[in-house]
Amino acid sequence: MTNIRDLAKIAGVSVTTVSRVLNNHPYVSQEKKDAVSRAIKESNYHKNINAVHLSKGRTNLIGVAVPFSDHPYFGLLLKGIANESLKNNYKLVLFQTNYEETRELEALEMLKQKQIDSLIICSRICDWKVVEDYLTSGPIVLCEKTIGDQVSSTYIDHYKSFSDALNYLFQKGHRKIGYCIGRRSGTNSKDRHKAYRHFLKERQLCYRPEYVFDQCLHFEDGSEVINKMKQLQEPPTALLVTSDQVAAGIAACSKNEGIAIPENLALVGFNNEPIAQMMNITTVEIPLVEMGINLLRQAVNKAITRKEIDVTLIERESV
Amino acid sequence: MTNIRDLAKIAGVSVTTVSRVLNNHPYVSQEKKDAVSRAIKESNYHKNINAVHLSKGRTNLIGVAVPFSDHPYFGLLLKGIANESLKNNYKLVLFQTNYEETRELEALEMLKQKQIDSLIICSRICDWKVVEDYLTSGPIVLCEKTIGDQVSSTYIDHYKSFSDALNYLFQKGHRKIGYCIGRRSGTNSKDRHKAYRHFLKERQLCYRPEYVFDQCLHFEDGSEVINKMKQLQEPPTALLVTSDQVAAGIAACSKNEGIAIPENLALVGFNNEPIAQMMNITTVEIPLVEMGINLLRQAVNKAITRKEIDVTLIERESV
DNA sequence: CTGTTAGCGCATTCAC
DNA sequence: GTGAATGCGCTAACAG
Repeated sequence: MTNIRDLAKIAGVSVTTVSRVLNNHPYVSQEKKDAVSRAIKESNYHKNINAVHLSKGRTNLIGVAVPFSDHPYFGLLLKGIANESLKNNYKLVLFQTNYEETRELEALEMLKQKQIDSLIICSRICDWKVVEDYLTSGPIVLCEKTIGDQVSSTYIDHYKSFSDALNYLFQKGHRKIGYCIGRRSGTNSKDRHKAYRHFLKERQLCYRPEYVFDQCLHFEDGSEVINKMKQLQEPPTALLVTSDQVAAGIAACSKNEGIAIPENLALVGFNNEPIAQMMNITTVEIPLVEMGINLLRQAVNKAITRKEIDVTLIERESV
Repeated sequence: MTNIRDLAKIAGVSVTTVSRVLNNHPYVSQEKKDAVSRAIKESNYHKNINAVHLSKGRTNLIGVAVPFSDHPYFGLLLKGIANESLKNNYKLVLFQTNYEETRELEALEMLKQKQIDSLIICSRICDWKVVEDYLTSGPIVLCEKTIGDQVSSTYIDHYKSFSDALNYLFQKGHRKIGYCIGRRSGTNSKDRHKAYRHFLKERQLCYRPEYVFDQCLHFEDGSEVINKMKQLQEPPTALLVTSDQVAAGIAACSKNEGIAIPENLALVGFNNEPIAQMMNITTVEIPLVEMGINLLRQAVNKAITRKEIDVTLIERESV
């Protein structure tokens, strides 16, 4: 491995000059520049980027923690993050957490050890107290409504959007409304549940735990929802489904079971994933790619900011 | 930032001893060990991993290049890779290429610059000639049948599995068989096409270009296939679909169009993605998670190996 | 068992 | 415009 010192020798200049040429600094005479360039070609030289990192104290690497990499929600988020990272000359380190706290901690540790410059947590698992310990290690960016000014965040007002969707179904005449969600913990899920309880109270409807279905993440989870619904004396007439993926699964399964949509069961999905358009599912659009872009920008900037993203109800034919 | 030298001072030992304690080397007296441990706690010390990387000449980072991160095929592959990387104490750098050559080159450059120890290319874009230039930079692992002994690979015999599936449909009485694929370029796609042409020839069936549908990657691409088929005078009676995702899309769309499956259209999917089970789609199972595990292992080991993975036809109700 | 020392490869002040 | 010198934080011979 030839290094910068060898280059200097070959080109007959100093190490500093080589470094200047390498980094496109001004104030280097054309001839020396050429000499260095020639030396680089001759010797098939390549920077050892780790030395750069050590010297600079940063890596141009940003960590992204997602529970799953095979879900459209995170896929779309990643897409935005990945595209924007390209523009900013950052690379991504992927942490697939599977919702295991250990893995999220590993990501935080890498931040502390300076292997990544900042960390984007797309769906936080560990306690806020834990995250706090890492605040000084580098920027942490979250995808949830945060309090205080210690971390940047890009988020949806899930309380409001859930309330709006519930009221929309109410106006359409539904009184037995349930919802499907990925996991019950998590800031966003809790906000949604609060909205749900509050909606029921306001509308003087009673809360039925069996109307809440969790573990709804993928297409195939839809069949489980249908199974559970079949066992209910009074099944809901409408469902809010926090991922179109699952809504599509429910729709597909309903057909087999002779449940007509929307006549027997109304569905409002979330995210406006591609599948929703194809299957004509009414959905609350969340601009995930845009969110991803903003998350990456926040991870790069030192300023701590919070940005709320608006959602839009897209009416199709499942309600 | 306190460093290893500060620790040495605080603990009253040498830098080396600190390093030994840090890395769990033997032959350090308990008392010194304790002294160092105490110093570490006191000073809230954390390794700067970049210094380690520079010193060791490697990063324990493995690059993974995938075209999309939101497709079950790559999602499952990633899952295997990610889980096995954990066991081997490697982290992953994700390169989402979107099938753009530039992005794959970036990954190769990182290999050359030693920011990643090795690179797994899940679906190669750039020419083999290009890859060859990077062979000396570090292990490169591919997901395709490779020739020679310059890179490791884990692959499916796509020629054979495609032939088998075609003959299966033939035996079921089908004579007008088409297929759907993601992209036409790529070693695997070409092998499949060869198998297709060879099958037709062997069975004395004529080749109809309009029976080959490309750009079939996601669920929603299924509707486009149906659209195109509707415009055909003699549409195929059976389709080989290289992703269950797309097969499911075709099945869903068929229902709306009054096309009965398998009566009017038989479908054989690939991968045995979760959606295939739910929608009862006959499919050629590819053990993607297992493949991912093997890919990671190959990326870690210095030995160059090639491993062929067997597939299994799972008969369900779409044929 | 322990410490001294020489790198690892590059960026960056500072002086010329 | 240019270069010498120093430091980034850690590892790993080597000597004792």
